Amino acid sequence: MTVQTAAPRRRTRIQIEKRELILEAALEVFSTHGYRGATVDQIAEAAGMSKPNLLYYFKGKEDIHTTLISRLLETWLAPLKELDDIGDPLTELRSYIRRKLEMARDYPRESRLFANEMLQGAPRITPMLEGELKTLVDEKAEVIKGWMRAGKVARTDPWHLIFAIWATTQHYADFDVQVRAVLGPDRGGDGRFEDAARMLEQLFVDGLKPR
Amino acid sequence: MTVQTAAPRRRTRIQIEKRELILEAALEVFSTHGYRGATVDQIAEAAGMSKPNLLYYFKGKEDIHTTLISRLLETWLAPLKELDDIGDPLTELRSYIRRKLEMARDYPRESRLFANEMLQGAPRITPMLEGELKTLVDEKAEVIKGWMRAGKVARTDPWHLIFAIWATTQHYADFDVQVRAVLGPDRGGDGRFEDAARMLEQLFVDGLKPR
DNA sequence: CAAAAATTTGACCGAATGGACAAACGTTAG
DNA sequence: CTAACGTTTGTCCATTCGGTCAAATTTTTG
Repeated sequence: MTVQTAAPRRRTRIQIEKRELILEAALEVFSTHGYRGATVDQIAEAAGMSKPNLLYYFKGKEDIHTTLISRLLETWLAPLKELDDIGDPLTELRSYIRRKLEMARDYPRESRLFANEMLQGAPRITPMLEGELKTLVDEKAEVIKGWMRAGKVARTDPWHLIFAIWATTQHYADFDVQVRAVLGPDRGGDGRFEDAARMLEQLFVDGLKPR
Repeated sequence: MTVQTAAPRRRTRIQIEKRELILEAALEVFSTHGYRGATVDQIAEAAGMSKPNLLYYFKGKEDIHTTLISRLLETWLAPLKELDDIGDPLTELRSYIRRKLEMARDYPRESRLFANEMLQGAPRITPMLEGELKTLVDEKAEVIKGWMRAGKVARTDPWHLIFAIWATTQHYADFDVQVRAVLGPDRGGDGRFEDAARMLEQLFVDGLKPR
């Protein structure tokens, strides 16, 4: 006998599906127009429902955005978490770069949503940056430092090295228009990610070979 | 006798000053909130004047933004224009990186304004990207290719190399919050630019040494 | 100084936006 | 079948926003 107490309502099948649909639509809209630039009507239309219907599933615009952002961070931190102490350091770094570049290619909207938030001064996620993110980066910086002490990697600042990897890879999602415009119609096609991968792997691996 | 013909009104001293004041305020507001996120009232207040007064100097919000952006591109292209064929290639690249990093430090608002525009798909400046910018980058890519042919620089894709320099340097303006959060109160101070410069110069110079 | 030109602002307007609400419509368990 | 619950939408509202206008004030010029 399951007694339905007053407090925590259960989530319906439809609710789960529709919330997912809304978040997908919201990602599309928020990532291209930013938080203020996006309108609830736009999101509702992209999700194929009326605005009041959307507001039945989320408390409001902010609620949608918050939900999206907190999910995003999980996805975003995943590749760095995989950076492991086992295996050849330079190989490990190379595959990290490759993973990040693949994410920029396959999930550009997530990258842009994140970038938008950063540009605005991260009003909604500063705590997470100073907490989870900082902890993880500090931890991985320590791993890299170990590699340097062992003479496997050239000595340099591990934190700024991580920044450099983030910057160069996310650039292909965040500045996609610019990349395409500069490369032109010929070289700006799908091949650009392969070219970028080659260049970046060479740069980082050669640049970090111990000497 | 100067006959005042009907067409091109002259620009007053006050007009020049006030327009400058407005653009300065607009840069502040647009760069942190994006185009849609910024309001004319905000800009007017930041410029210390009433909204109608501001609209006396500019046709409207879009006009202010357009003026700002076209000025910006000039400033933005300047360092790359200086990348010259004379002198040692690696030294030349090193000082380009240093200049770009100094710009990220001294003009972060300009960088963010630009990034905002890119994230939104560059609706207002795509022509300039495909024109001026592409031409300049193609030209400099050719210079770098020359260095590679001469065996002065390791062979790699010059366009993506330029992207990598842009990405890593502008990162310190665009993702400033993140950088500070991760570095923490101790290492996130003014010294971060020096640390970044050291890391980046090492990375690019060692990564591009011919082998 | 006074007329003309330039500058400034309070008040106002229409459109867009985030959100509330009650009524209508579907679905499902007993 | 029907009552209860879940879902959907048309309509409405308060606020915000970009922009206008005429009147008031200040600056420039002859």
